[in-house]
Amino acid sequence: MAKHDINNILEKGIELVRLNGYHNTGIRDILKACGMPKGSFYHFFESKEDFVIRAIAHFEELIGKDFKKNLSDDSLSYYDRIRRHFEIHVKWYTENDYKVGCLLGNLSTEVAGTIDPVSQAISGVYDRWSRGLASFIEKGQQEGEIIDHIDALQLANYLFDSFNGALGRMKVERSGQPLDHFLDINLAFIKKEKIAG
Amino acid sequence: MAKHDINNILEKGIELVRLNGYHNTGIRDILKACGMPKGSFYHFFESKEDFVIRAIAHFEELIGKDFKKNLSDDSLSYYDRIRRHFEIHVKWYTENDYKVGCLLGNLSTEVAGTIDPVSQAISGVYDRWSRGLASFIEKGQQEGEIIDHIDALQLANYLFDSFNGALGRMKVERSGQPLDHFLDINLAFIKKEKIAG
DNA sequence: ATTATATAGTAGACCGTTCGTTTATTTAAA
DNA sequence: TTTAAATAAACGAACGGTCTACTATATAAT
Repeated sequence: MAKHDINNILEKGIELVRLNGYHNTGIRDILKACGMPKGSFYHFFESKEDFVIRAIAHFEELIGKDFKKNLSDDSLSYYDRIRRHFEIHVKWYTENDYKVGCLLGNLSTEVAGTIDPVSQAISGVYDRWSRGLASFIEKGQQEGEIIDHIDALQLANYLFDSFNGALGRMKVERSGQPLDHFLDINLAFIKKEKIAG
Repeated sequence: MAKHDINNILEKGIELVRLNGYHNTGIRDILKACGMPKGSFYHFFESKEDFVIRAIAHFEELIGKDFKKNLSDDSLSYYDRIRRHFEIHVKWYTENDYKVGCLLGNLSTEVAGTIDPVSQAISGVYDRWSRGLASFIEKGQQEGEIIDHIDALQLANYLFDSFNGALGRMKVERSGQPLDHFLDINLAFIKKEKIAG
């Protein structure tokens, strides 16, 4: 009798939802990916919706670890830390052939308009991530390398929402170009220009 | 025996997909919205996929009309025309309680990674729209009101992708704030600052 | 130490409903 | 009458969820 690790279930489920979306990922797909019987799924989760809300929390944890790591490298300026963070994500999407989206971005578009608890879970994650990023933006503003006529939290939201928009386009074009443009346009816009002489 | 207008079917289908997404919109939902029997659906469309590709083309036509109208008002500067265009869209989403997304944005995120013909149809529309918008951006660059260190077509893509990102967030937060931020941050970034004497 | 009970997890059949599609039939137009 | 358009009904597969039976392990009682 096989036993299953809940984290493995969540992670396999996240992969599937990132690739196929929520409604196009059936419970059976997740079961197959985990080699698990259906009864076990309902032992761990109340419903498909409960599953995805738990998956969102797990995703927040996974990405949250990277987030802290990427942004805490003291050898880089604050702007360069932020850029590094997004570059690492761009690399990941490139390695996945531009077919896989961000869990939260997928769910935002697909179900946030219709399933309120999912909408609320995503909102909470975005709020915490934005605040986290904003604290680094604020330091960049204090050091004079990031524009400061716009509030740091707003700039953090600007970056997250814009990146999600770029991810959607990446999937359409099956190309990393929208992500590169994010780095070179969207991100570059928040960099303060050094006025020469 | 009722007869059905294909444009009505497409428009009702578009509404449903914008609200519920592709996989969560069944053929029956569309039939019900049109008061049409199932056999008739397959008389008009080869498959669900064929339907949505036709819906994309129809959507392009609908929005394309507004697009030309919004951007051709000679009494406004080019930048203000572009802003007017997006303001009109922001108003529409507001009137729909922030629950409805953009057809192309929804499909980009939900199926563009998995259904190639849909991905290609969307890509074509975005390409044409971006070129259309870029021609106005270019004029704004020539008049000196829009920044010109970035190619007009890239700026057009920047605006479209960013707006889609903002729409996704709007659905999560059930708020027009992300859209307002798009106008006041994303769009404002392309405006050339008048350097005071 | 042994036995009994509780708990956690597994397994898979079943349920009612829905899915997109196809086939057969009916209706309308030429 | 024939052809084209539209409809109705059936098809096979799949959906999320429920339920019953079973297994393995941990805990409690003797």
